[in-house]
Amino acid sequence: MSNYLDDAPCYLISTVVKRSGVKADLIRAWERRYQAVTPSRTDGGHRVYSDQDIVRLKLLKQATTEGHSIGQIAQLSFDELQKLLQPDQHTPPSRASATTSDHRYLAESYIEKCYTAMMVFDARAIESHFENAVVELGAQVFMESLLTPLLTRMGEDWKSGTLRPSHEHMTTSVIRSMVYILRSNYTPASNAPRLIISTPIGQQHELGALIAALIAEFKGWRITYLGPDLPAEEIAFAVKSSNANAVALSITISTEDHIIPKEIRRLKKLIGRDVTLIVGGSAAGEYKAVLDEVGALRSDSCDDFKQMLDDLSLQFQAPTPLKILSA
Amino acid sequence: MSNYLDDAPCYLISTVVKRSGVKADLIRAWERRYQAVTPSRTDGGHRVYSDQDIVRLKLLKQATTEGHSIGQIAQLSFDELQKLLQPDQHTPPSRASATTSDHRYLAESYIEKCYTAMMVFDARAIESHFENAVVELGAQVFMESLLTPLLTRMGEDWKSGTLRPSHEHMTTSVIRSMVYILRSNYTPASNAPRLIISTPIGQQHELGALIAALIAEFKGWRITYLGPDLPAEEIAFAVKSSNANAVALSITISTEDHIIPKEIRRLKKLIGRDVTLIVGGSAAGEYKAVLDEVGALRSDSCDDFKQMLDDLSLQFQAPTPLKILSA
DNA sequence: TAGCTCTTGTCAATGTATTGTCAATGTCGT
DNA sequence: ACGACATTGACAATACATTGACAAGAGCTA
Repeated sequence: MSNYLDDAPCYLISTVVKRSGVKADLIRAWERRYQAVTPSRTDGGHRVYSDQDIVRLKLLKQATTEGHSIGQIAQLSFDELQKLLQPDQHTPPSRASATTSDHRYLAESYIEKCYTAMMVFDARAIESHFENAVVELGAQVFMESLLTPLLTRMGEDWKSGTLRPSHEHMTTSVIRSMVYILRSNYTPASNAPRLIISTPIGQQHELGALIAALIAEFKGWRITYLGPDLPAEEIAFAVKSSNANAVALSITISTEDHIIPKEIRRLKKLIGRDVTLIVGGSAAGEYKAVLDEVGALRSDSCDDFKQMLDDLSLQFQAPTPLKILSA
Repeated sequence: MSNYLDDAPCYLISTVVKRSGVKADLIRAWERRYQAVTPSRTDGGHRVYSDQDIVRLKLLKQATTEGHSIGQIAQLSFDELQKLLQPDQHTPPSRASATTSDHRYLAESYIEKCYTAMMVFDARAIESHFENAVVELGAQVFMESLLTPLLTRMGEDWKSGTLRPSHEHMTTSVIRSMVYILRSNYTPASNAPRLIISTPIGQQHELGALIAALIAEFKGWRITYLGPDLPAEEIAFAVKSSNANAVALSITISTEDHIIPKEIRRLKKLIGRDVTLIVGGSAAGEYKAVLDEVGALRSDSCDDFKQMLDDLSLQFQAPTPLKILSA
């Protein structure tokens, strides 16, 4: 039918265990009892799995944890399995307010679902899961207990090679879309401080910047999100044009060259001392020297960033005394 | 209403309980006493239900809670049950449609507003203009009379240097968000063909790809939007993992080097001949030679692309004999 | 209205089926 | 040779089926 001259199936069972999350004994049991997957063999008899097999196992695992019987679904086709996991027609029982531990549990189950959907590139499903989660958890908890852990996990899997660039690309584009939904409930005051968000040139991972944008939205700032990978001039130009009060940059990968420090120096010079520069992200620590040199703020965590925003809010909004939460 | 072409009974009673809301003992009692449902059995004797059975049980449950006696309605057909529950219901769709010239005029005024907002980096304003326009013009007209011209104009100004990268970045991120809004009304069929959308490596402008995604959504395809700038392996991996039927690439800038032709050849080889490759965008014409060589389709315009999608739809949906509209 | 029957939802007791896990033993690959 | 893998068989914990029973109502009759 199809000529698989390409990446021939080449994963040993230990790899499959790591990627699919199904234990080795169980994988073999599923094969023995229901022919759930039919890996080829080496000359010596070791099982050899393909990418599709891994995806299939991930789907099966998700389906079983949702209560389906493995014996009944083991032989379903890829499409049928995916349909089984579609988060569409669903009658969620009326729910009283959940506790924190409930939240955590719910968030974890959502993370699993999202991960499974991500592996089969089902953007729709990810969106649906996100939507449901936002409704069920609330935007704040959604971000803290679902989105942040999810991205952390993605970062780890990225480093370990489990995750491919295409996964990250797709998930990024889904989350970008969601930013709109999440923040549409928050209408910042017309005198709220303005923040420009981007990543320096060479930094193409924008998930951290997106999170920052969401946090700042929740804090009531007026955000202009520029997307990733911009030179200092462009960022500075946007600052001037929009009369922004601050710039937030996300740096997640440390490069050996001196581009980043150079960009930061240039940017700071261009925007002037009246505009605050904040730098965050998992690799921001590497550039501590430059940041101190130019007087930029460095945020180590989400909470850190929130605190900074609050402090800056006071500073920039000083003319208008704060009357927040007086509704 | 119900396109249950797939009648693979695969639900054990616990699943049915969760989905229908009827307790297990009661389901069995209804079967024993009135043959309300007649599930098939596994070799071991466990009941196995289909989607129809679940729907039927839901209907029965609702009917009984409304006072009907189970003994009287248990044997009714699906249609009779539905009639029982919905005495009458009608939605008068009254819509005063504007003329085409109205549309064009409106769209132009919106384009002006958006351009102004873009120049001062007011993302919020662009969004609200877009939102208003979508409501006023409808999603289809919005895309054709507003979005496409706007992007065309942006492309021209980009070349002439009036527009800066930061403008394009911000507008891109706003439009990406809008994709979500626009398509949230469209729910593709579960057996719709799948399309992967991206741009080849080196092509960082994704507006064309976004438009393509929107068009394909409206045509009822299931879209996985990967974002821009991906190597052939990654795109191919997404194709394999998602079982996609086709790939659409947008190429807007012609580069002198031979990267693009090389990538296209590699991609085609990796995805195989069963997966269709479509290439569009303002610079697609430059690569006619390669596209013909590998048997890829080339689309010159939006209408062209639409036509292609329609043709391919027929081809890919062929295996499932079309019984649409046979309610 | 008391008494009777029929309907219907629920439950308990007992046995079978399914399924995740593990141990013992042998083989493969580097 | 050692770690990773395969095979087989077994076991315990759930989940399911069957049967029979029971109680709360509803409807009917005297």
